[in-house]
Amino acid sequence: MQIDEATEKFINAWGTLGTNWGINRTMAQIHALLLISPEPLCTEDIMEKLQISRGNANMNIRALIDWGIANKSPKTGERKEYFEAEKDIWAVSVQVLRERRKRELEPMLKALSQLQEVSGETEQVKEFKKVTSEIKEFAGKAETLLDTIQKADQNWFFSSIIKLFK
Amino acid sequence: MQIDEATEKFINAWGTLGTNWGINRTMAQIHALLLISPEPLCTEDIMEKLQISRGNANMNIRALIDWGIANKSPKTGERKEYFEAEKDIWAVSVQVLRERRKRELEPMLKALSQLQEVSGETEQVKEFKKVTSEIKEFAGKAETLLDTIQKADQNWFFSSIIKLFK
DNA sequence: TTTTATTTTCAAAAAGTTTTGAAAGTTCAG
DNA sequence: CTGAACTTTCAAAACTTTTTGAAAATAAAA
Repeated sequence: MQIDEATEKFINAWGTLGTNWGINRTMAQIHALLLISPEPLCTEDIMEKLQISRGNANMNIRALIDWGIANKSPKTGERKEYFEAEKDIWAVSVQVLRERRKRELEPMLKALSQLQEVSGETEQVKEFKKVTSEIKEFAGKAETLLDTIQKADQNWFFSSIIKLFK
Repeated sequence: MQIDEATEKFINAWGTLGTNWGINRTMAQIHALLLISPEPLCTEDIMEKLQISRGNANMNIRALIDWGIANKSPKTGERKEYFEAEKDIWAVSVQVLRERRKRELEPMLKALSQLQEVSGETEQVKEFKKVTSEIKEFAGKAETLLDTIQKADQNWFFSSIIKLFK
């Protein structure tokens, strides 16, 4: 297989995966392009290779930086901005988990806390309290897991898991 | 707080969380409604409580069953179908992970395998091979982790994690 | 068999999301 | 300063996904 064909397929696969992880298609495609590029790229490069508009490129590059999975990579003597991706997949995953925790788990826990003092003693109220408190407890454990993952490094984490598995 | 208000808030929070997990809004809302209901509900009940159309209700109830997080719960002597949700949040999470693995991780691994034999010795090709093989390796470890989770039960899993954490 | 209750389907409408591109904004060399 | 190079913004257009509701299909009762 030729590199151009492989590149295209990889960018598409990564784009599809991204949409399932709260990262939009273009954003994930830009990330894919940067991942496999040996050198940082500028906005023009990205626009050209992915055939997208300047606005779209700019917006999604900034979203990647915002998520902490790409950086500016200034070239001395060049005025244009160049970008590179975080290439360590473990680091990317941890960063995505961290963002999602912030955007999803935390608001959910906050909402649940506000629901603790429902008044009443009906079946309905009992079931409500039971379910919501179980979810809260579970979410707390999930937070602990995420903490562990964030503090761990890849090898330590997976080798521990594999030991558990035996 | 009154139960009706709390119910509404909970359904909305669960709906929002769902959209971030590949589960659409209505689907997650129906799940939320079933979660806190002491009794199984029928399509009419769901339509009425969530103010949605019959088609929408039917479609998403079936999607929940398809994902394995709700079931039919026949009432003897009743012709209508009643539904209940899986209420154990750990079981729900494992089931959602299992579905997502099937829908995301597996296609990605398949795509990556096809990209292994790129021809060429340029920097670009070297970088491509390096990145894709790292991703493949990582995805393999993630599969092992998912296997562990699927085979574990909640207490065993979290208590192991907490031990690791110390 | 016919009637009635219930579920399923699906084309069209509504809602939501992403993309474009031109104009406005910023920065910096001359 | 001024003007060129570059970046950002945002309203409108394109695209995607979800929802509706009426009609068709199915299943049970009479």
